[in-house]
Amino acid sequence: MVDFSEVDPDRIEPLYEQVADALRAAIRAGEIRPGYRLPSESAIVQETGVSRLTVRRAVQVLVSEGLVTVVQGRGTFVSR
Amino acid sequence: MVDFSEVDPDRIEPLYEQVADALRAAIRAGEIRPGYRLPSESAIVQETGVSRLTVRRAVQVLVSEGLVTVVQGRGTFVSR
DNA sequence: AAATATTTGTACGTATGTATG
DNA sequence: GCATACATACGTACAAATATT
Repeated sequence: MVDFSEVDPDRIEPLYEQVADALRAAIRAGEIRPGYRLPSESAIVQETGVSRLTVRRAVQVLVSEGLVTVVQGRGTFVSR
Repeated sequence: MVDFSEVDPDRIEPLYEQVADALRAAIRAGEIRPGYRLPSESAIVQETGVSRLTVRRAVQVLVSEGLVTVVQGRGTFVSR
């Protein structure tokens, strides 16, 4: 679903921004539609190799943009 | 300046909120005026006994409220 | 000008708690 | 009860920007 292939610690952009970019791109491309769940934090950790802290910071960016909503115990969802 | 005496891990409120509350109270009381610096992160760590991560989360809360502005290498300042 | 200190920024790991399925 | 998923919180290390000596 989400293409994390460009996430690379050797790039100058902070990792949390790179992860946020990948998630944002997937949402904008309609790969994850409004109301649907993003991959879980631990899934993103596994797919990207970054830490959970970094994933959470990336998600926070999307929350502040109003793109997603986080629900404890359930997941992170694309805003309608 | 800032009264952190009520910051206590045994209270139910998350520590980062407790720290944010103390900073917000000091600002609202005029103990730190607009344009002036808050205590540094490490100073708050020493005064409260919480981790720097927790201090930074507290500051983020105030940033999101528009109460303070953070400048790398300089400090955190009360918004004018 | 240069080195050092201070302060915030990024990022890792680990542990435990809370809410939901 | 158990598994999954997010929440809080500790520690550590190094980088980047700024201020000081």
